[in-house]
Amino acid sequence: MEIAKTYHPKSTEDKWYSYWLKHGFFKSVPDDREPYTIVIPPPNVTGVLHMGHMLNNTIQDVLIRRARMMGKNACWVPGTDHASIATEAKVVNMLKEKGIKKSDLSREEFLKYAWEWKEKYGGIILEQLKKLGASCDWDRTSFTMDEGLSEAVINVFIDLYNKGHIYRGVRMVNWDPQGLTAVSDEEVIHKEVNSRLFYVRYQIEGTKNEWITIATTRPETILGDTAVCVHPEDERYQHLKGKKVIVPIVNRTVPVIFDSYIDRNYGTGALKVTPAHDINDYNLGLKHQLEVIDTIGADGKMSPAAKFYVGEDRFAVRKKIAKELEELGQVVKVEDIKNKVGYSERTDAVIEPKLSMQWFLKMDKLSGPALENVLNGEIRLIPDKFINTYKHWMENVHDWCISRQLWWGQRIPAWYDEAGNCVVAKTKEEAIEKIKVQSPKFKVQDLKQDEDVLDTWFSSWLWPISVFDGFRNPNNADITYYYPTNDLVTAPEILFFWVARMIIAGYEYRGEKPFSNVYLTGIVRDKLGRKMSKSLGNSPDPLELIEKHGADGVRVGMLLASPAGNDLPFDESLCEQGRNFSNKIWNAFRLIKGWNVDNTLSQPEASKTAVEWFHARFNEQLETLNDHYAKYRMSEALMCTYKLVWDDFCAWYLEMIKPEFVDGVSKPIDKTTYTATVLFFENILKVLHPFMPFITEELWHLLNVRDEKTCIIVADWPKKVSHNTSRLIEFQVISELITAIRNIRKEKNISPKEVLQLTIKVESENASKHWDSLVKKLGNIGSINYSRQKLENSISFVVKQFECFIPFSAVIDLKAETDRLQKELAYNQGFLKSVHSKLGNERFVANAKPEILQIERQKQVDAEAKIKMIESQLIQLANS
RNA sequence: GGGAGCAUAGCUCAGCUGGUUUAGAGCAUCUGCCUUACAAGCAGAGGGUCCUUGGUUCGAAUCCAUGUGCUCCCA
Repeated sequence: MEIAKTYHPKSTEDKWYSYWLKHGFFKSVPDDREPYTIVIPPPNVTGVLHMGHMLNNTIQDVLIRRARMMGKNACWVPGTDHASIATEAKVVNMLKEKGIKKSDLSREEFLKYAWEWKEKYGGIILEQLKKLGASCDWDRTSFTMDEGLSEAVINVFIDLYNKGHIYRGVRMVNWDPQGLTAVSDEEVIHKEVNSRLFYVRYQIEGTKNEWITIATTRPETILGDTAVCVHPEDERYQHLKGKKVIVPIVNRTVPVIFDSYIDRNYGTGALKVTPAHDINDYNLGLKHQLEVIDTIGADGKMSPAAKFYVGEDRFAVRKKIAKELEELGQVVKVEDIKNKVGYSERTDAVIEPKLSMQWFLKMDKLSGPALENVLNGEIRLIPDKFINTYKHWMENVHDWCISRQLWWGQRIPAWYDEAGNCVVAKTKEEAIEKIKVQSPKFKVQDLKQDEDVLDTWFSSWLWPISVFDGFRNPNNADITYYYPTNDLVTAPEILFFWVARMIIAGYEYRGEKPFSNVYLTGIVRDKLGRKMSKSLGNSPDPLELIEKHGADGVRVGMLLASPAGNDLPFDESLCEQGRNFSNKIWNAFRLIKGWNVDNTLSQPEASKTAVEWFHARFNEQLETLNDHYAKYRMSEALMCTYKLVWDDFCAWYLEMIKPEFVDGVSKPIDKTTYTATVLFFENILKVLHPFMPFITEELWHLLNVRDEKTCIIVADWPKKVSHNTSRLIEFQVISELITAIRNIRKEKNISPKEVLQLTIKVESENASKHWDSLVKKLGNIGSINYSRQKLENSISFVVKQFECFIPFSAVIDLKAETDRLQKELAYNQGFLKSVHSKLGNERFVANAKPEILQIERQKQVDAEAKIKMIESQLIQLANS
């Protein structure tokens, strides 16, 4: 069979993915094995795969595949969330293109369109994950608006309401005038922008020409001013105690209030107070019992309460009012400044602080166990540097605004009568029963349900429980088996509004954590350090990357530079490196597969040594690799595997055992070595599998004929077996020796094909010859002599404590050789000096631990010996 | 304004409770090779004021303080 010279991922990826699906390898049902569970952070149903998903899901797949190979019952639950704001926006746009206005539709009609949209496009991102190789149990795919999950949301709302954790209240919320909804603090992005700071003077009431100057970036809010505030200790304004001022344009008389909240150095130290349109002003208003005038409507236009410019947009009005104030002579000066303005994460509209009636969840009591169990290590954050941030947030937690002025989502189960009485109940019927008790005179047929839906996070915080139907059916087999889940892989950005809340829900509803470890990935950035985003257009299309470099190559590329919690400066060359690695593995396979096995051949000495060494090396590295996994050091686990495969297996081991070529034909290989090598290669494939599932499955089957269920995806993870560790230490010397020989060939321009003779100076002539055959093979050495004498007329070099000689066979460059030795001498002398200075220090000798002292003494002896050797070589060179 | 984190080779990062060398890896760079698995490769090489300045210590990339620069979170 002809094997292609390079690896072509395309021909294998789809084949194996459908094979795995067909044989149900991703499926999990409870049994008596230990479970290993991950719930996917549900991507937005509107989403398409971006680099962040790629990183995140690659890590989850690596973890789940390794757990599966470790013999655990691995279950990765996939799904999507309904993303109320984003989805509703998509549907509204789609309708707009069809010429339909949302306002012309009933709620039911709109939802019908929304569900149609979801059915059509909602699965795209999950299909894309399959291309990446994600081994999710697709039969368990969940959606936050599935019947069971929705019911859980409603039941939890009612339960928390009954427990007194949910209340309705007027609050200053972050209003998105474009999305026409309140958004949470976490969904507001503060950006630095260029603004103009207007200094506007207000006349003091009852004076002809006395003024106070305030500074504002939002002159349009002047219409809603109900006070001017100054610092109680500000010398400039002491005379204004008890006075009133006149707000320009509206000519309203408002009090001057005094509060130490004021920053005396900002602007003029006098602040206009607009309680309806600024959170700080609102709080001042509460404290000083100020009137609240809501001058900006839900759509961002001036409301009738503003009296002026009614119906005009807030930004247009800003310009007009600035002009009008100018004309009135009220503007003292205008400064260009930079300030931070909040934008909606979803619509990018400027957030308008707005008073409105919303539903809130009290967080103070509920969050207790969630804080405690992260601090005491019951739930681990990886890396743990995020504990500080988590702690800070949980200790200063705000109540959670859970209502959204949308239709797409779970409708709030609250019902109102005409008088505005409110009851919370699952159905209208239950609500009627309740309200009869509350206000007996009421006509029940007029009961209206709350128009708003719940925040999407109010669904996804229940995810680790609701995907296993743990609310409706709290003792079912799935939830008892899979919960608590093991690892959660997510981005630090949603540590609070998702992770923390899941922990809260976990303790509230299961009395137990939802997961044991939270692995926080970095943010994928471009070369310039900018976050990859659709709006910047700086994100490569993940599917194109897969097309170009193969899914395995992209997975390797993503993981190469992503230690936990660190940002990942993504560069396509990383995927190229991954692709090259695939090719390397492919070619190692080609080499092995190309050999003819001769059963009559006995195993050469060199191969025997090689097999023993690689066996030891593999087991040593396996232990390191397992340790990296245990510490969630994914990049390092990959790099460890990468070097084991490329350096140890391909560059060293295969070269050691490779049969000779004679007359253009490879000689056959002996059976013992071949069998050992195939086993090694299988183990190599196994440790590679979590990172590179496709190529490993392909080679697994090309290497041997297997029955249809014997796949690498379910193969056993290699177990560590005992090995000869002293061979590993010896090999360090041997590899250095071989490198030194190659170096000499290179420096002296000696062809690799020319056979050299090697002499090693030893104390005793019966030194171990264990490695001789290997050194001969890899160094192309004819014979190795062990001698107590130096070899005259030779090139000499030092490897560890051994002095080695190769007879002159060609003209050598005396000067270059002298320079090289001088350099080495200088290094060793410098080194010896540093050792001497330690040992010469009485206090070091007195204070250092004995083993440290021993090491330093050994260093001294070694360095002195080495210096002596080099010096004598230099003398010899000078004389020749 | 408050809090947190980071700073080590051109880039991305290791370097754990101070002492295993005068600090490592991958990529990139440079030199030489198309040597029958692989040029998506092989064999080598160069490259560091461990951000600054102090301090603790016999000994500091590592601990402490200060300054500088960057990032994130909260307001």
